[in-house]
Amino acid sequence: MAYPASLLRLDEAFFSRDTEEVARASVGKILVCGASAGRIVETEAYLGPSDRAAHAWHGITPRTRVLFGPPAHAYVYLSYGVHWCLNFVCGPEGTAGCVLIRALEPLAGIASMRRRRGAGIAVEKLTSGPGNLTRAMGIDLKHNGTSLLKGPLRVFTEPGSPSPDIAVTPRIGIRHNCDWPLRFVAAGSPFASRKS
DNA sequence: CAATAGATCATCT
DNA sequence: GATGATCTATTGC
Repeated sequence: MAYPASLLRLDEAFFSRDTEEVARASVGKILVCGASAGRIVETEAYLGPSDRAAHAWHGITPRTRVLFGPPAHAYVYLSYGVHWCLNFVCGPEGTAGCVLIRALEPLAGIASMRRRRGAGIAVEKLTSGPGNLTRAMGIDLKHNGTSLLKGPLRVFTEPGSPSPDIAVTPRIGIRHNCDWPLRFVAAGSPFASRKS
């Protein structure tokens, strides 16, 4: 198993930067949930109330409260009544920036991922797409609002690993501001939800 | 192979 | 009661 030996947990400073910067820097980082882990290969930035495509556009509601809260927390919501989607809350407390995790490269716990997604699913498809990766990792509403520093979900970096080439494209699957280039993909990764 | 309809529910109006 | 930051199956070239 190509599970990197020495990992460094990201701290709050990583997440309290500009949303766009966090989205870009998150590509290549490693998400761990229980026994499963994967390298992040695709993210999208959602900026806050000024971003019509963001949930925060509606202002503070019981659901989006965590978006406006302190950084380094997980925001999990149900999409289309079917799929859970995972976000990192970032920017200083009071801002509503967040980073949607869209695709992972499975590193560990692949057997459990298959158990949750179904046997016979190709590795490249196990965690390709925001709904797919949460199902594979077993992420749902109970992770909403948990800390990325001390909760069940953690994010690590691999010291010494080169930063990947990153392609920037418009965001996917939204109806407003579809042309804003806020999607970050590890260039050429077969694990991304679409070709770059 | 490309296009599209349907699933399904937490949250908001 | 309407609405999606989606995915999959199915239909039609």
